Amino acid sequence: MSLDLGRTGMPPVGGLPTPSLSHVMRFPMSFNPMMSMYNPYYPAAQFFRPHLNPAQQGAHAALKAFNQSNTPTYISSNASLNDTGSSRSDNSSDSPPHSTHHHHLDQSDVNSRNGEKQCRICGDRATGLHYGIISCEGCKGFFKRSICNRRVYRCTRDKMCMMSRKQRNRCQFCRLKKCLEAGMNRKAIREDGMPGGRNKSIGPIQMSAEEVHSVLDGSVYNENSITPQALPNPISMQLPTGPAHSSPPLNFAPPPPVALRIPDNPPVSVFQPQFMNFTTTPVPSPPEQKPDLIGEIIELEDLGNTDLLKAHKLSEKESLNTNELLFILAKTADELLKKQIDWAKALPFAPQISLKDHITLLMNTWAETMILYAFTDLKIYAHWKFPMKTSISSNECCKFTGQFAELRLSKNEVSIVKLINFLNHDITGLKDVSQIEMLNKKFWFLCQHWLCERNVQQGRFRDLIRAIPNMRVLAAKIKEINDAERLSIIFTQSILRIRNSGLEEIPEEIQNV
Amino acid sequence: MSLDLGRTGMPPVGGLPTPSLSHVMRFPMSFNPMMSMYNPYYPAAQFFRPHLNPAQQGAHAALKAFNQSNTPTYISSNASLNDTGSSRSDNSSDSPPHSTHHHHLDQSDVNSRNGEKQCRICGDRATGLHYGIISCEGCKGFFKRSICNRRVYRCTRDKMCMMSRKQRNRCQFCRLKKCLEAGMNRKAIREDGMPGGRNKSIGPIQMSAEEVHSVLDGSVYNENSITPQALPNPISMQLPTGPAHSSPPLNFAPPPPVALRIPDNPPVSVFQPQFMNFTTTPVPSPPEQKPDLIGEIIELEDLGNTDLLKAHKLSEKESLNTNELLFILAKTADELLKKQIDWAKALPFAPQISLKDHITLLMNTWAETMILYAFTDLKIYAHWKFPMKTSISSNECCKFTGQFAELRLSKNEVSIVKLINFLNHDITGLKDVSQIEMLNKKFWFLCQHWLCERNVQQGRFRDLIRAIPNMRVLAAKIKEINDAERLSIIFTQSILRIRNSGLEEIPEEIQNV
DNA sequence: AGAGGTCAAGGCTAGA
DNA sequence: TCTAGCCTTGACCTCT
Repeated sequence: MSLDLGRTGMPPVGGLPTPSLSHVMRFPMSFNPMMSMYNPYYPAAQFFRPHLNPAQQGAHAALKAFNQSNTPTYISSNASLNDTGSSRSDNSSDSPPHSTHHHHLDQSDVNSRNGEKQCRICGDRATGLHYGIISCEGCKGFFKRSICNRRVYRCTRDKMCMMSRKQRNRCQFCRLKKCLEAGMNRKAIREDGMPGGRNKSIGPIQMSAEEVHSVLDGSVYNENSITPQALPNPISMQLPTGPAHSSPPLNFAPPPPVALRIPDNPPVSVFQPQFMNFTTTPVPSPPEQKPDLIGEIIELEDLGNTDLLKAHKLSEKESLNTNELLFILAKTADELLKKQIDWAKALPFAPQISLKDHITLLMNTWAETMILYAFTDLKIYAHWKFPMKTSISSNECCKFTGQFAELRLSKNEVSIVKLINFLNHDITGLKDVSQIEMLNKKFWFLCQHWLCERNVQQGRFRDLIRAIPNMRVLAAKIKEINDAERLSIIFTQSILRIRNSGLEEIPEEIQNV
Repeated sequence: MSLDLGRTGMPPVGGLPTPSLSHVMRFPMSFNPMMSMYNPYYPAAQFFRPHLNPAQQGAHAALKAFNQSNTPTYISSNASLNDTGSSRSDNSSDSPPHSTHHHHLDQSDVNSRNGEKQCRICGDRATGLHYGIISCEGCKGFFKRSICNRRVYRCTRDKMCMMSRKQRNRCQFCRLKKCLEAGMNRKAIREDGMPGGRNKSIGPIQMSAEEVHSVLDGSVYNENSITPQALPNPISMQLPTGPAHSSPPLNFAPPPPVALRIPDNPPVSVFQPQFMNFTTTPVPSPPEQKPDLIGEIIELEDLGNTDLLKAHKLSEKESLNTNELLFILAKTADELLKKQIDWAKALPFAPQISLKDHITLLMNTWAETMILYAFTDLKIYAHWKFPMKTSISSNECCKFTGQFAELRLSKNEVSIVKLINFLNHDITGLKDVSQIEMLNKKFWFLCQHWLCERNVQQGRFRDLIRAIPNMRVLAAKIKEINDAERLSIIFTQSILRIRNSGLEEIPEEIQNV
């Protein structure tokens, strides 16, 4: 179906993939089957394995279990009549290990119901540790090929494809994604290509979403790569000549002579007509901006202390009573706001804006920022339900959890969205609208360019921008409701996020806030 | 071209004008072309490594010769321009190594005068061992297609047609015959269709004349198949020719709905139009399906963890208070839903459906699925009554408990009902109704056929289908009532089911929830 | 034990 | 339609 082929992994161009959920509303959110649709639940669940301890104890423990329960019988190739040598029993043919619910790494993960070891990526029979994690021969080879050949794949669906033995070959993008998320370590691939020996102290690695993304989109190969060689212009078409590039390190295949970017959809000028008439003004001019403004702004993100709740040592307590909780929420809100103000003040163009406009912008955009923070790390908590008592319809919320979960914003991208949202010249009350508008356009372009330079997937910027209107709608609603509720909404999200990064026990009351 | 085929009397006799459903299984492969052409590290020249795998020496002496005689020069890559595989020299383009078929292996077969490896069937450049013998890509693919699709060809001449690169396509019958005589091994075709890996101890096979014949006339497919004799298709229309064939081995394409056995006399061309006429019958499309789609879908049932309540350790408690119970119910509901969502996402045709429609289907059918789950295992609980307080009349409920109890759906049948119900094109809000309708028809047919193959009682499929409308009515009612009640209805059923499958003690309060 | 390598499986998709 | 060349894959292999 050509339709399918044309579809990219990103949200359908026509708008959000969110259908009207009005009829869902009748159900308690906890039963909303929609939720998990946006939620990679399982695929993402691997993110949240308890942290493998620094000393890779997790890996060793898993390995230990692997060895202990290993059955030496390897393949009973007694092909019967029409057996073709398929070595695995049928019953294990297509059942991913983590298919239903996320759970934590423990022995049961390692051993499937029939006593075999399961690949952490696809659930197939594992053959040991490969690149740091227990995996099968298929995923091992796939990872090796993908990294060595610097492949850049594309998901034609929602980047949440299921992985199982039968399905793993349906989406290379998601397979590689899951490899990376599961902790496969690129460093275990040897530059010299020498087999054998032992990879000392190379265990699994937990990559940030951003890092994962940089591998998936190939940008990791451009920067500080082991091989300093530059890739050919990724968009340039196939070089008719063969290996024109400099020699890669041994065993690293030279990048394919054809564009990394898949000719999936025509090289659309994505930003042209349909989208906010933005580039009707042809891109101004090659941005000869000496300083990396965007990079500078992104760095601002590190200004404050990010581990807000952690800072309050919430993690040290087994449970909190309501008062403690509210206190922490209030403190956290304060700090988030303070951080936001600091950020705005530190923006490189801040001196150009009048104080009044600066404040106006800040006052009118902080809610979006909070939402952004709250929802961004929701990767696995898209299933989280808004409390039913809020005046915000769960429909709207779904839209956001879904959209943001799907976007999987990297840290850099959060900064970009935040920045573009901040420069909102539509805000009433601005003294110098044209100035803000100018800044907006400028940074719109700069951000776009910045992403391009980093080899980010085509259309990514557009997707980021598209998230903003909805974010503003939700922010407007949030501004309308009373404080307690706002607290409840925003900080339940935050808490879940924090919880994800370490907390095991959250009092149940929070979940029902 | 088709004219040629007609003239030479070669239309696949047993074959149908089968619409290729390959797109169902198609997955986005990488788009990196020519890896081997440009990449010195990944040359297709793997054939030409001095290294020989000892494990295969015994089985494949021919391979040894193949390798030994190899000239290291591979692909004078001048072949790039507009030549597709013309690296073969022209002078060998139409000179079979042996003017007539029927001869046995010897070294001279392996090497042509110009030092290339020759296909044992047609003399074309061989690309290695395929299905046990040295052969070219063309004969490899031809053999694969012929066996997988259970082709039955006819020779319009004397069954002694010459095979050469140029002539090989003139007579499919003789080509397949030569493949078999040369020793191509059907067992090297994998049942599960998984690529990669190695076939252990599957080498060439020397078939007797009778065996060769049984493949050529399709009769092999009738014997020694895993499933017993198949019944004629009960619902699909009266096949003009009699008995359908027996079921194929696992994962092989279901045989075409028309008889394989061809009367030897009639002129071949006659068949084509007849097929066309035939397909005007309700049966939507001939099930020329490489993989066993239905089997695959049924396997999806194992995706998640079924022991839901057990997982929550309900069994460890002697009794539960109401809160605990509600908690468990909620958890269970979540997991059931998750399972259902996973199921829907994992459906083999999922990639074809737009996300929006996929969600729409899911939203509109989950209730039925829950009912299905809840009632299915009610075999022994047909006497169970709905709580009287529900707004659903116990009358209606009885109808269902009764109907389902009577049906005594097997696990496989539950999958089928679920699938057919899922593909409900009557749902309003579908973007591409016709697509869903097409899928519905297709799977309606496939399911029907699948049951037939498995010797299921005549009319069984009809009975399954008949249960769906009532199920939908009940689902609609369930959607109307309030949450608590829905919980009560659905999960009391589920609990009873779980209980049935292991739990001994369920607090009585549950039964009266 | 776990790197890398092998090479026939199957898949994809032009072109006829 | 079918063909066949190119590509990816993965069970088994060797090497350290």
